[in-house]
Amino acid sequence: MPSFSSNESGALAEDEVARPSNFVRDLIIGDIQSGRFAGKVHTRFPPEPNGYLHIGHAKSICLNFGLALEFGGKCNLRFDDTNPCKEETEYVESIIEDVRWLGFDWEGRLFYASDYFDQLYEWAVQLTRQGQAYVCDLTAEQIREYRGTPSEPGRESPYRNRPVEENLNLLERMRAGEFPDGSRTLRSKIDMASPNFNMRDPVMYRILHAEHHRTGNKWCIYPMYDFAHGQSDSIEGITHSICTLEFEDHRPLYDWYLDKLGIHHPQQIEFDRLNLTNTVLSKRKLLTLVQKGYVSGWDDPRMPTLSGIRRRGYTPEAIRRFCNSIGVSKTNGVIEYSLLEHHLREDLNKRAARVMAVIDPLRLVIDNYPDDLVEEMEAVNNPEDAAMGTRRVPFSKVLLIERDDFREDPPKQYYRLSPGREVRLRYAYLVTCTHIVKDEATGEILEIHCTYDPATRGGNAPDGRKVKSTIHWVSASHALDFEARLYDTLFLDVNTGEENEAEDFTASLNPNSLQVRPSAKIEPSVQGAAPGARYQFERVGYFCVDRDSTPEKLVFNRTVQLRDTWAKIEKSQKAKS
RNA sequence: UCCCCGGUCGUCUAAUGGUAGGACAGCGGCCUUUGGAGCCGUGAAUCCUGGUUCGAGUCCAGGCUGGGGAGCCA
Repeated sequence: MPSFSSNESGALAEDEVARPSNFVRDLIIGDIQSGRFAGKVHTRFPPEPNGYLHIGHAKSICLNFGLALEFGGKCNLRFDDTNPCKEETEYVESIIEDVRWLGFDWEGRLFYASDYFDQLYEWAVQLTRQGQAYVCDLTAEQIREYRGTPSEPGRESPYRNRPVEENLNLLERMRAGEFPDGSRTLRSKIDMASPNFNMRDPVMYRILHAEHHRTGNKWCIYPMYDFAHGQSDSIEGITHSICTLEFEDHRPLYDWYLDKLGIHHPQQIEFDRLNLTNTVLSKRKLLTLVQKGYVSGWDDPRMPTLSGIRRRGYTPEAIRRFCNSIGVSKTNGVIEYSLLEHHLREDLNKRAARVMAVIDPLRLVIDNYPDDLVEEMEAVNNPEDAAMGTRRVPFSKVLLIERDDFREDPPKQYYRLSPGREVRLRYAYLVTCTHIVKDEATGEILEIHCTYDPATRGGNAPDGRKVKSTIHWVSASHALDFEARLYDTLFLDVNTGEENEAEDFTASLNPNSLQVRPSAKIEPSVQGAAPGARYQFERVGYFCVDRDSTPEKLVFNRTVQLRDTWAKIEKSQKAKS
């Protein structure tokens, strides 16, 4: 049975490399043409290993690796691990796996800011020697007070004019571990009156007697991100340091360090981070969802993490195409989730094998069909791709159909089964509903009875009569049981907005983001499907085998629904009445 | 309050002083053994006010408005 599993990332298609115009790309093209950086392009993706990657990171990954690919350059993977208190190896591993799964290759250029701790320290000494850095004994709170406010300049630290030798001595002793956490910092001597807070003598090094995930206990002072990032890019020979908007105000500081140090100076370019409707893309909020148990983990299929949407059944191709389609700018916007789903369906439609599965089964008995007869009906695996072939699906007297495919009292424009109406059973026969059996007490429909027309095998009537609808089915005695996990958006609010920090963002969590259907039925051809295998359940949606699935108990995740025209009609009918 | 960056269809984005275009979403239709897919069509935008110019979404000025910024986080 053809299907495709979760491990299909690989070479990018031709058309993925040719990108639409965006301002970052334009700037790079300008640099290539002017011969800046000798016409080279070298980017990097620099995550902090303090959480799992999400779809927002995918945008940055696709941008950085994509630009390198397009212009014959390189892209590094570098972990900005300057804060030992928040970073863990678990995150490093997941990030590596996710970038690879997305389909990108850093060709062995895997680096860590912590690789540069010695160099960074030397540079700190150099700036100190140059009189451009000093050891400050102010407490964190005092530093904040001295920093001033947006409208008033800050005040200079009383330690600002310590002699160079004293600074050098103190810095060395900070490194040697003579002082407790928080007792001193190394600061840049820039301008306490700058309207840009980043230039008001920013901290370069802090004392942190903490074990680092890579350097262990070698250091008890750690560079601030601001003192590490620009230089790390410089060391790696990065030409274009692409980062998000919130670092725009930091650029003058990075420039200052690079200039005072007299080292290679990359061009920083800031772009807008991705926002998506009906979800959250902030590490803090995602962490909260995991830690407070709102989801089952970082890879819960409802999470916007790469591990989550991978488990959900999203493909790397769809994510890449999505990222390339959303554009890159400096506008703070929100992308509608439907755009992501569009690219997903477009990809899955071409590749996913079709199969028939019934999520909410309703018995259908064909009264005039022989009791013991079983026929094998031929079904196409993918109408979009003849090469995927056909399969045989068992058909018998007692079938299971989707409960939603029958209405005792059909509304206008409802073409599916109802009393007296004839419909087609996909790849099988035309059947006409004769009567139904209900539970006397509850009124629940227990069984549909039909007659079939033996002359319509395969689905066509020799007399040329047409039916308005085709429905899917499984043979009750041949179908496999499975658990269907139906997902909806994690949040009800379209815009989960980061604005109301005081407000509890979990208030708009969708209580129905996961619905489990434990007694769904599927045709036997999927027997033995491996976790990650993707299918289209005809007329229902795209599904993939979850990693919880076992030979005894199949579990499928609904990746995304098929577009549902009837649901739309029904909705507008309800809105009118 | 001070600094920085933005503002083009519902949403995202293109137009680099010269016909405001595309995608998604919406709506209408065609086709269909998936109410899927596909195809065709359609409505829909330059924040405001001035200025420069033969010509302004684009340049200038002022305003309005959104985002970011006072971590020993990144």
